[in-house]
Amino acid sequence: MSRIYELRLMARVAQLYHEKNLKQAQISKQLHLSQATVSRLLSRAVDEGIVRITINAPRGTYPQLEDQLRDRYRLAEVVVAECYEDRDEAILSAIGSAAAYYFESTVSPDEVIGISCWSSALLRLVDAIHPIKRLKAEKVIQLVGGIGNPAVQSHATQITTRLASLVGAAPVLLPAPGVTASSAARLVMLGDGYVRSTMEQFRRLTMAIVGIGTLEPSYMLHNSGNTFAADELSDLKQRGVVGDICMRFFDADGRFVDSPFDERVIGITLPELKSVPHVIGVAGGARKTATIHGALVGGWVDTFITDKFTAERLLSLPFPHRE
Amino acid sequence: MSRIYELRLMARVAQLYHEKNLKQAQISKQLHLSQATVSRLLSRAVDEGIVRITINAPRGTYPQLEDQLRDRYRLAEVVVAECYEDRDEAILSAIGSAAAYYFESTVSPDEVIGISCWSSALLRLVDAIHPIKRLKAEKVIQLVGGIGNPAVQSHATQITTRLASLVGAAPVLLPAPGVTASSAARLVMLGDGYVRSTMEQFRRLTMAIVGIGTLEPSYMLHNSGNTFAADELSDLKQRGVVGDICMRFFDADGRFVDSPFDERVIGITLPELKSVPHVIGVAGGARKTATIHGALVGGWVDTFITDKFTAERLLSLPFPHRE
DNA sequence: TCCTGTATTGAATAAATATTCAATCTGATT
DNA sequence: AATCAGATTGAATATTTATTCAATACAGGA
Repeated sequence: MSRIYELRLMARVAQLYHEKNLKQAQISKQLHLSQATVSRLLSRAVDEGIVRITINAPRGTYPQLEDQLRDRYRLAEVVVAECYEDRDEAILSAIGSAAAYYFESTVSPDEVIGISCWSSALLRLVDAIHPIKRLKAEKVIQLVGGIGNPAVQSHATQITTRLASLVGAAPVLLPAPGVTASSAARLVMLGDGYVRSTMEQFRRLTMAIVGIGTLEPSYMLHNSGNTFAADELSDLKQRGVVGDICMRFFDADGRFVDSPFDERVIGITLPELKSVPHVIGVAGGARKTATIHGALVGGWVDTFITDKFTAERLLSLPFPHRE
Repeated sequence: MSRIYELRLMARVAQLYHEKNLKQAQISKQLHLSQATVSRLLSRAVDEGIVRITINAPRGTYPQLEDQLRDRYRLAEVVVAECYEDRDEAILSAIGSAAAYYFESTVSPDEVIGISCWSSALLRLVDAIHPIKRLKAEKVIQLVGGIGNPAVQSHATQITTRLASLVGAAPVLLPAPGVTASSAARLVMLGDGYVRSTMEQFRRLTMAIVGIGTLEPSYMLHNSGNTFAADELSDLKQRGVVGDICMRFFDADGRFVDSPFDERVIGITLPELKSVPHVIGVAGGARKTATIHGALVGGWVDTFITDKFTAERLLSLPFPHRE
C-alpha cells in the first residue's frame, strides 16, 4: 500500500548516496532518518533492483574465460592475457608480461620464492619484470637442477640469480644437473651439502613459479643432450605421460607417473610442490593443450596464467568429472 | 604499458567485491594485495568506468521533477506523488497520503510539531496517517486559530487533537478564532493566558506542517463567514497577494504583504515560521500554481510535498531570478 | 651523480557502515 | 481480549572501509 513511498525513499537515498556521494550520516540528517535506516534502505534498494551495479570488462581482458577456467579446474586465480596471434612467440610474450605484472603486484616482502628454470615462459617473465619495485623478498630458490649441458645449466642459475636481484632477495641455487645419468649418480649429487641444503629449503617456500612442459614435441627436452634416451621417451609415452612440471611427469588426468626416470631427477617433487601455499603456473600454446589440461586437473598449481587462445582451447575440451 | 593489467585487476577486484560480495579483506588475501590497495583499486574502478552504478526510478516516482523543484526553489526536500487525474480530489488524496508517509517516516520522538488547520490537504494527511507508529512526539501545537464559525473552529481543534493522539503527543490548542473582527478584538483574545501560552510555544517548534492557500478562488475562505469583507479581499488583491500560509499573505514573489487584515489574525507569523527547523508545505492543484510558486520563492517552507501535475505546472513557469 | 618534487605503498588508524540487541509494534490465532 | 511469532526501529557497537602517514621509489633536471 505504502510500498510506492518506500520505493521512492530507497531511490532517493540511493541517489544521495551513489550520485551525490553523501555519507549515510549526512543523508540521515537531511532526510530525518536514522543512519541505520539509511543503511538498510540502501541494501534494500539493491535487492529491489533500484540500484544496479554493472562491471564493464575493459577491452583486452577476459573475465569470463578466467571465471570458467577457475571454475572448471578449481583454481584460486587465473589470468588470461590478451594476445593477438595464436603462435608460440606471441603467446610467450603475452603470458610472460602478464605473469610479470601478476608477480610484481603480488609478491610481498619476506616471501620465499621458488622458480623452475626449464620453461621459456618463465624466461619471458623474468625479462619482463620491472627494474625493481621496492621489495626485499627473502630468497629465490632454484627448484630443479640445470640442464645436462653445462652451458645451459648456467643459464638456469642465471634466471634464478636475475630474479633474486630483481626482487632484492638472496638467490639459492641448486648446483647440479636437473637429470643425472643414473639413480646412483643422483645419490652422489645429493651428497653435496650445498645441494642438500637448497633442497631442504623447499619446505620453506611461500610461492613457486613453474612452467608446464609437454613431453613431445618439446623444444627444451630436445636440447637437453643425453638426458633422454629415445626408448625412455617412448616408455614415458607408454605410461600415459603428457607433460611435466619441474621434470616430474603426469598423465592426461594429472596423476603423477612414476618411472625409473624419476629417480634421476634432482629437484622439487610434486608433493613438495603441492605443499607450497602459492603455486603459479605459466603456460600457453597450441601444442600444450592436453598437457596443461592434465596439469590443471592434477591440481599441481593454484594460480594459472595463460593467453586467450590457450584459454579457449582448454575450455573447448570436454570436462567429464565434477563431483 | 602495463595499464591493461591494472585495468584487469580493477575489474577482477570489482567482480569479487560487487558480484561475489566478498569483503575487501578477503579479496586482499585471495589476490595477495593489501586491503588498502583493494580499496584504492575499487575506487579507481569507479573512476575508470569499469564499475557503473545506475539507479532505476521505480514506476510512479518522479525523481527528476523532484530534483528540478529542489534545485529551482532551493528546497531541502521535495516529494512528488503519483497521481492519475489532474483534479483537486485526486490530487488531495495523492498528496495527503504521500505527506502522511513522509511524516511517519520522518518524525522522531521529542518532536514539537505545529500544524496549520486551514488546509484540506492537511486534513487528508491526518486521515492517512497510520494507526500509530511507535512514537511519542512531545507536542502537537495548533498554529492558527479556528475559523470564525464556532462549528468549524472545533474542526480545527479536532485535527490538532487527532494528530496529537496519532503520534502520542500532548495537543496544544489555540482556543481562539483565526481571524478576529478587529485588531482590538485580537488584543483581547491575546489577553487570554491559554492563548498566549500556546503562542509562546511557537518558538519551541521543531517541525511545522502547513498548507498553502490561494487568495481566490478559495473554498476555505468562502466558508469563513464574516471573516472577509468583499472590499478587504479586493484590497489584498490590489496589494498583489496571491496566497497565504497560516493566514499570512504573500505576493507572487513570495514577499510577505502587510495589511490591516494581518492585525486581526491569531496565529504564527511568517518570521516565526521561518525559524522552525523543518517546515513542510503540502499543496497541489491547478488553481494554486502561482500561489505555490510564490510560497516556494518566498522560502517559507523547506520541504514541499505535491503531485506530479502540480510539479509539472510549476516547472513550466518561467523562473527569472537565480543569483 | 645528486638533488627535488610527485607517486606508490602498507601499516596504523580514523571514519563510515552494518549488525546486534532490546524495545516495541503488528497481526494472526486462539 | 490474550498470547505469541515475526517485524521494525534506533542506539550502541562491531565490522568494514578509507585515509593518513612515513617510507621509499621514480623521473627529470642541475
